[in-house]
Amino acid sequence: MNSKTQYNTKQREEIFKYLKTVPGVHITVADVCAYFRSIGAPIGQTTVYRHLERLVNEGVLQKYIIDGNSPACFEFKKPSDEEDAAACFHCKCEKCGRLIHLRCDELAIIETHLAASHHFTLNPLRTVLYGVCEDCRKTEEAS
Amino acid sequence: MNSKTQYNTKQREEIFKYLKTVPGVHITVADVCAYFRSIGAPIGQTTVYRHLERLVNEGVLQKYIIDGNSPACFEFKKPSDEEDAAACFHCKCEKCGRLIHLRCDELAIIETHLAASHHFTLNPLRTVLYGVCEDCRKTEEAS
DNA sequence: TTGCGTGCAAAGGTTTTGCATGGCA
DNA sequence: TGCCATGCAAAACCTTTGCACGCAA
Repeated sequence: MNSKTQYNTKQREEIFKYLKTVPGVHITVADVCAYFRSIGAPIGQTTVYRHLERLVNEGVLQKYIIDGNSPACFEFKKPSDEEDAAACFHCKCEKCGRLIHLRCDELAIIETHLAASHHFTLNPLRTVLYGVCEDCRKTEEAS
Repeated sequence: MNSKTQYNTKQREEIFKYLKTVPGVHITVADVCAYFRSIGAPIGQTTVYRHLERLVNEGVLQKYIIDGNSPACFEFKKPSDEEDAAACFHCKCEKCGRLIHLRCDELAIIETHLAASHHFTLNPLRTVLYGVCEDCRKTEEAS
């Protein structure tokens, strides 16, 4: 799949190094650009887009599309996450916009069920569950 | 909630009437515009956007954001769908892009589980499950 | 007559593409 | 030297907003 040769450029290395410092955190292309600008070594946004896309294809990075208008979120996957990935889900609160990590084996059941009964191979890494978080639900009830 | 007065305009009625002819089908704003253009009675896209948004708020229409770059999908909800809505999920194939309806009570379990164990109120109407459909998986295996 | 509805045009925001330049191997 | 990488600028794309005009009640 990766038949194309690829050089080890400074930018590629720097981006990768930065991502490793923020595992499990959701960042956007703009965040990455802002970081490198802040340390006085700006990287063009086109380059950032291209590298993040490549890293997603390489399976090192996970991409989440939260909603149509806001920018896409990326998240660095630690190697140790590999086995837990199937049981890790993301929940997005429609009220406050918070993105919640959910580590739950029970949820893995639906993956099995989808495969067995519906012949659909779920990709939990790409899937975002929408709903309302605890805090917002309380606020809602209070009003 | 709907304190604002609203007129019964020709466009509003026509859009609503059209949507009722395609229940359970995923359509985009562009689709709606194209349809009315094709029958020689074009409706401005701004108007379509506004009406679809209103219908979503009224609970008549369901909006799905499939991925960041492609346009949002809308789907007309038949009144009879109301009770089934909680058990209706959408699956998006990452390979062929197909959007699949899934009517399954088993899946409703995760809704209960999320609420009970994680205090997260799932919105199944907004949630899209990503993965690979049967046909594409077969093709993958064959190669 | 009042004020919402309409739709053209333009803006807004994210992502992609064109292209000349730069840097790795 | 050859070829990929870079990054500025501009395009492409979906969606929202401004505004003047139209139309329902």
